[in-house]
Amino acid sequence: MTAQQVSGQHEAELLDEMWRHVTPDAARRMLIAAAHAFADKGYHATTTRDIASLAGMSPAAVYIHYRSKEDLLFQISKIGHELSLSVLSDVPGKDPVERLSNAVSSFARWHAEYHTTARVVQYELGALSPEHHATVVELRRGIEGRMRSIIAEGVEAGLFDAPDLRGATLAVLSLCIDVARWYQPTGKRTPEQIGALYADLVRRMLMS
Amino acid sequence: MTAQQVSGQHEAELLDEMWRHVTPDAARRMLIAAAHAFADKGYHATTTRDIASLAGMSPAAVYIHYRSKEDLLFQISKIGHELSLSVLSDVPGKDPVERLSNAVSSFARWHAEYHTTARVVQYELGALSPEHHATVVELRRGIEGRMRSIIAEGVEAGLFDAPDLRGATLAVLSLCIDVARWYQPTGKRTPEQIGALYADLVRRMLMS
DNA sequence: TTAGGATCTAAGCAACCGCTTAGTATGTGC
DNA sequence: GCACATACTAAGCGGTTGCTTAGATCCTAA
Repeated sequence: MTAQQVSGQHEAELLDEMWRHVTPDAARRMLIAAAHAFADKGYHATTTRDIASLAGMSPAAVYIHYRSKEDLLFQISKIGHELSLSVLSDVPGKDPVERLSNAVSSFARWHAEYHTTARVVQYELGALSPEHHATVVELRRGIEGRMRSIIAEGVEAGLFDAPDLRGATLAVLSLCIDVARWYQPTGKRTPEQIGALYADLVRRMLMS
Repeated sequence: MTAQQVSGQHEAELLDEMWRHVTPDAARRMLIAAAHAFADKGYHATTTRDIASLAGMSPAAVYIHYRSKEDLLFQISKIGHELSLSVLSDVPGKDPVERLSNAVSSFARWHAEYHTTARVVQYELGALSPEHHATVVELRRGIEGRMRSIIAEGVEAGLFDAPDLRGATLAVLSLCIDVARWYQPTGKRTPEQIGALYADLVRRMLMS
């Protein structure tokens, strides 16, 4: 077994872990298949036949567990947003500097490790129905709010220098999110290393 | 005329300016229509009928000037990459610090001002044919190389502290490119302000 | 044993896709 | 006036799309 195969297996395990509470089994397999296909080719370029075929089932089987192709996208987007939001909850750290480092490190690492889901989450928002889009936008507001409050703590403590708080928050989130675009499992940087590198860059970017 | 209409007209003028050397007139109108549609809905969700309709012509007229829908995407992607590459050419500045600030400021501002084209350039790479994709990847290598050499100059001069040169380059480019994803013309930050904010953040991120 | 729900497939429908064909208008050189 | 290239449109072709229908199979409980 090559290193790349090990890496591939590791990712498959991560995905299984990620969607573990989706039941029944066939529904979970279809979500995983859809997430891979959407990330690989984009939502609109993926057919329901692609998804069914990846999940090892007939095209009609999709509609036993999901209302529509868009419903599949919404489930992936919703769960994905909730997971990436949970990464920014109760971030440990004895002071704002440590808390920001941990937040950035975890958030950037998440976008590398779960880059497949993260790509769907970040780049297929526009394909959601207006109602589903609104649900997801609300989750995104939560993500921005949590990162902003971590930075704000540091500013109030006089540790960070960020005259434009919202601008700085935007830049930090943007930096982490964009990891999903360029990250490749075959690249030389591991998700942990990316998290460490980014935590350091952001610390220097904001510390006074 | 409202502020938003002025802004809209300003953007339309920028686009006309951007594609000014595309002839004949109908071919240029179609490129502009395609760029807007691709940025708005994505390449695969855009039909050739959408493009023709936006350009005020019949569906068949697309094929007078372009081989295929993918050819339209390639022209947009190629010209877009060349323009964003030219932004990083001959960056002025009396020292590496000033040069980096100018490079980041210009590059980030470009991704805000031309966010329509930039989105196509950044998010529809995968829809290109293998040959066209290779052409564009070559241009992207040039972009990365120019930013890296600017940072490297500062490191060699002892002004920047970047133990991981390629990692730092990746982060800086990533930060600027992601502006195209979140930028909204109706937002409160102008492209110039974003450029200034980002130049400052990156300077602090890299200076020793 | 068997009724009944849940889960799946084979087949196919209406709509839409990228692109082509055949033919029409327009302008230009001679 | 006429031949001819360019630029366009109306119509439509073969193939694909998301999704539905009708029916087969399986599991479970009485």
